[in-house]
Amino acid sequence: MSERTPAEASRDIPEATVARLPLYLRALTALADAGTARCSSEDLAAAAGVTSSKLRKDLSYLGSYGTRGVGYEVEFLRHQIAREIGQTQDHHVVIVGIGNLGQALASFSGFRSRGFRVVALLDAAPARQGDEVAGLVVRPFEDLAAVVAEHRVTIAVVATPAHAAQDVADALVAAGVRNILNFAPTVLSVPDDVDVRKVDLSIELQILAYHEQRKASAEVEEPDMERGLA
Amino acid sequence: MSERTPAEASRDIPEATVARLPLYLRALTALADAGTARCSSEDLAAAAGVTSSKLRKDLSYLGSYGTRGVGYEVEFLRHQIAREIGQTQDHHVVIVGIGNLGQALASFSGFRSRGFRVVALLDAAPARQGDEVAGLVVRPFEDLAAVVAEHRVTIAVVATPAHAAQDVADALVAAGVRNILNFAPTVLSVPDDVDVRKVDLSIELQILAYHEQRKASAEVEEPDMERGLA
DNA sequence: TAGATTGTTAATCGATTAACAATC
DNA sequence: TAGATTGTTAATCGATTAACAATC
Repeated sequence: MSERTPAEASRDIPEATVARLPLYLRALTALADAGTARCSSEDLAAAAGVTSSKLRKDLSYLGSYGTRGVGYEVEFLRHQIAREIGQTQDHHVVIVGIGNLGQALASFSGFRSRGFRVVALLDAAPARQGDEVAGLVVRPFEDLAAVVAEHRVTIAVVATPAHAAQDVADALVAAGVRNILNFAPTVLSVPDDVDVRKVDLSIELQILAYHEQRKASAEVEEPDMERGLA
Repeated sequence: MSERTPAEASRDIPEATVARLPLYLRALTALADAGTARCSSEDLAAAAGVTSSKLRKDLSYLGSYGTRGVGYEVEFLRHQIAREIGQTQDHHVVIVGIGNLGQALASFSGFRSRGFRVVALLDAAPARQGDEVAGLVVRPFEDLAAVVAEHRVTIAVVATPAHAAQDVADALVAAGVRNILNFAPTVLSVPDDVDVRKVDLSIELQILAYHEQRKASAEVEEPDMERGLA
């Protein structure tokens, strides 16, 4: 491992913390919008839905941006976190697979407001090409390399059927895209330097179903909490 | 804690394992479809995208369903996992908020094939009520309690704007729904016996953006991997 | 100063991993 | 039996939590 200059040191931040930083950013934005200038770790933790202990531990990886006995300046902390997670610059996104889900993602306003610009929609089906979705024309999948190069795409969203996803991923990697958000219910093989995050809707429901089953059977066994061990 | 009968013992399975069981189930289904009758932990792990060590550890929480020196019977193991996660029965789902995302979720075929039946679509906006989406008519949100009772709904999907999500969650809890999949970018407060899983599309992109930023700056610092420490 | 709240420490907990004895 | 592969153990790693010294 080579050393880093102190400026961009940003010592290794644990993955669990990285995953929560956007949550804090959102809570801070809400506080700022509400006109709050300063908050305690307790306030911010409540707004983000975590414990204050966890929040302070997370923030400690970024630096020392609060004031003991006082709290955090909302706008200042917001800016520090935004910088840390690269929110200060725009990211160009391509969506591949413009079915129901792809269309919904293309229309999703939450991306734009967080610095993500959807620059192209691609689909392999000629029937969909030429359609206009969310102000963009659906282009042939073959345009991928050109689109990536032209718009400096850094993130791709895969919303194709499972059987097409690996081929799409291979093409994305070949085109130089190293960050993929995968909605296709399949495992993608990619080189080590490519990050894949997976959103699997069925699996989320299956996890809930597992918990529901346990709750239901617990109720049958203990119809009355007062009963004790009889 | 009360004791459980051995039959439904299902000793506490770690959450991380629960989250992977659907992955194994999917991999086993694919193997069965391909006509494979038996597989090793190595085979199955590869198909599910995990290490064989992790797979065996996970399966050990369910019981001892393999044969040393031989491997696992695909169909038998598939059935055991399906039973464990409650896949053997249907779950009734209501979707609240029928915008772009809600429509896409309503049309998503992956739910149905895994035992999830979307029984109703609800939206507070009169303009959407009466629309037909994926073969269902969009009903007023006020119908919630009636729908839950009538169809024995156990899982709700919230796809409303953030500002409406907490009110929707409160109504769901009041109606007796104890499992919520939340797509609204907001923290939901619910009682302890209610499970909420969150899918946050912007946050997924933000996490990727963080990693992208680190990759990009690493390249600037080390333009040539061969250069060494100079 | 006294009261408040951060940043950090140390303990605990849960998840992952590698190795191998059990056993087909 | 010899070879293969599971199921389990023990070590390691990473994340969470509670407590409190530092300090505004």
